[in-house]
Amino acid sequence: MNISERKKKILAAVVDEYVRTAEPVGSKAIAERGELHCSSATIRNELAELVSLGYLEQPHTSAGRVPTPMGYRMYVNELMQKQKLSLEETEDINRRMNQKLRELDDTISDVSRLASQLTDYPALALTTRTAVTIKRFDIIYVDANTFIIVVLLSDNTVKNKLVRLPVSVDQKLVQRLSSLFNSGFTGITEDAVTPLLIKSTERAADDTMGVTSVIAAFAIEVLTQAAAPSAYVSGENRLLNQPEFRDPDKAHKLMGYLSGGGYILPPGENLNEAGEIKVLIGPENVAEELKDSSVVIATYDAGDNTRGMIGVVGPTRMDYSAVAEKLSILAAGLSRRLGGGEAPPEGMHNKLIIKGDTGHE
Amino acid sequence: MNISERKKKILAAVVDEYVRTAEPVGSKAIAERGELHCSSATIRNELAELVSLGYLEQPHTSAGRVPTPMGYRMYVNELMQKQKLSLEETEDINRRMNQKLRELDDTISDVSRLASQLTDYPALALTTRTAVTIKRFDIIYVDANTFIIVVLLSDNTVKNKLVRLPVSVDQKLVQRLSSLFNSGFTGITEDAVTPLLIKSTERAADDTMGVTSVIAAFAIEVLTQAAAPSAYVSGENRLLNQPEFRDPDKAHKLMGYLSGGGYILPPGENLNEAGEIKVLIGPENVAEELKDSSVVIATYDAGDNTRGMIGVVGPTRMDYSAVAEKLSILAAGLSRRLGGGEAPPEGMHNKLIIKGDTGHE
DNA sequence: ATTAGCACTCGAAAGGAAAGAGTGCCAACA
DNA sequence: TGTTGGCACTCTTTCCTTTCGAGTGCTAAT
Repeated sequence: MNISERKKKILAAVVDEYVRTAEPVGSKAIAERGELHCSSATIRNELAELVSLGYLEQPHTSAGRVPTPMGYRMYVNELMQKQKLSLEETEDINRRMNQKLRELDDTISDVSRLASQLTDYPALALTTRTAVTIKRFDIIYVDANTFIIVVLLSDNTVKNKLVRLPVSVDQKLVQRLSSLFNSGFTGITEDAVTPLLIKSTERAADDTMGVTSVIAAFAIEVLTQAAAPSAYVSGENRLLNQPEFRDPDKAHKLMGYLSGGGYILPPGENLNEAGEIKVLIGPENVAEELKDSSVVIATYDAGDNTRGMIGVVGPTRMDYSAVAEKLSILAAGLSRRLGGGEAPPEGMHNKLIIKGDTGHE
Repeated sequence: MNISERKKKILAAVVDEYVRTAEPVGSKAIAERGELHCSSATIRNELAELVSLGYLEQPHTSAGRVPTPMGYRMYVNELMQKQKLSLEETEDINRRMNQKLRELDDTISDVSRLASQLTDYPALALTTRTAVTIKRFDIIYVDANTFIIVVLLSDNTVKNKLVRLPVSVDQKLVQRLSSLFNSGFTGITEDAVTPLLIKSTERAADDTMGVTSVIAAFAIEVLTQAAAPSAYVSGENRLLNQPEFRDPDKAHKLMGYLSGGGYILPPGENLNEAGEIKVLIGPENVAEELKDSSVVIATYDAGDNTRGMIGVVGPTRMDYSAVAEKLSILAAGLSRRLGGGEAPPEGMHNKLIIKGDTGHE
């Protein structure tokens, strides 16, 4: 579907203006911007056509125009001018990110918080870990009743647990178990941890006190937990900044959905390539609760063939280009930190490739 | 200040009714409850006196009465009938708590989430760790570029970090460092980790690659982080359920304060004894943002002479007794899990001792 | 000391008029 | 054929007025 250059300019102006003011925008307001060199009457005609084409709509007969999801889609795909953050801003973001570099889980939730701060929208971060295995298994003997299990996972995170037993355990037994687990339980996924495997380990270790099953239970817990995607939501309260969520019921519904860790991506849909940005506008979302909100998602590379996503949620009237740019920087930073070998030079970040629905239903 | 039995009953009735309906309560409504055997006119007289005593107030001349903070204080201190949860409810709470028993940090945030669910108010949890030391130091050699630092702290939490170096390191060196740190860095607090100590460890280990300082940095980070109080906030969005926060600006302000980890307790004020409940009503709070909200706080014993608190925030019109009871169960459960040796029998929980301001300014 | 009765007050809800923003359309114009 | 000014029309928003009712305070009777 091709529309004239001028219509595109007008559509872009409507979106820009509406994003800024949250009020339906009228023909006069557009004419006064001075970009189009024509009168408000001309623009009125064009607006009427944009409405009948489905890009805009009128809340009521004598109001200004508001973009439809299809209008936003067009804007995101073609019209939006990629907002370039200034060098200082980019560096500021990177600096703030650098201050947080602990363990994976922490990093992710910190970055989600950062994303929310930067964009002033609620942000969420998901890790989708696939097929995690244990790379290494250690048991540290502390005293007769206490030992620490330390597990290194294939995604290079480390999990541990302090175990205190009501009975005394021989240091030798712990050492035997440590090496048995290290050979028997590494490189396998959760479903390979069978009762049979546990039994045979127990027998091999000559364990009569049931220590083996405690350790095996931890292995299972770790593998299960690591394989499950985890979600972090930050800054739900920023939703209340948006005029479209001044209705507490509406805000509450969406916030509840978000902090419940609701699904964002359409079920079957895969994450993008790292570095790409996905935009889901209003009804393009599957979740009922998101039907009149938009979601911008950046994918990062978490190494080990794993990807995660970081995104923000806001009204359809969202500053897509600013948000996309900021998320892109954050995702690039995460990829750099978590991802595989090659570390792109600081300050660089991935190209802004925007992907999403086509907008035609 | 003594007031008649009947006034107390009437005050209690006003609070109960107002908590339930969030509407100013009139004389007729109280008369119809049937507890006081007198007419609405009599109650009107009493109400007028309660107003002039400062326990109640009128939003405007011809409205019903609403409790003042002083009224709530009287209610909490003397009138409120300790709500006894049914056995099933208590057991349900304990069961749900039992499902979460991982590491300290997780437990706390899970319990905070649980508190929010149970009470339908935003909940927060604070740990105040004091003088944490390292109890044991282990370094696990993984390969020439990689090792894992595992640290057991005096509060029985375990912290770990995976270190990847750009240079190869000798396994012998790692072993030397492991035992040096285990003897030199245990039992000391953060400020005892001096550059001198690090230097001498480095020399003793014959470390020319700077590995020592990496490990020392982790030790410092762990000690700092463990000594810093951490706060978790859950369910901010539940605030929007309360009619007094239907104004999005009000809600936003408070939610922002909460998720910013704002202080709750008056600066100098100590936590209660474990098992006690503290109630801060409206202006009794120090933070400006909390001046017309109430906070209920339960203290738990985190073992090792450390206490933490778990609390909820809501409008002054809060169901104090139900909230206090639920928090009490949660705090007791936490004490049982985290606290020192003796484990009180399941299902039991600490007495409900309520403490707080006296309400006289 | 308690109660019934009644006039009074004040806010919330409902109705209605006026204002204003923006449109749609027509006729004139380049 | 595309553009423009003009103007009547529509529909919301805002403000004002009115009405309604809950609840009070006071007084007089018990």
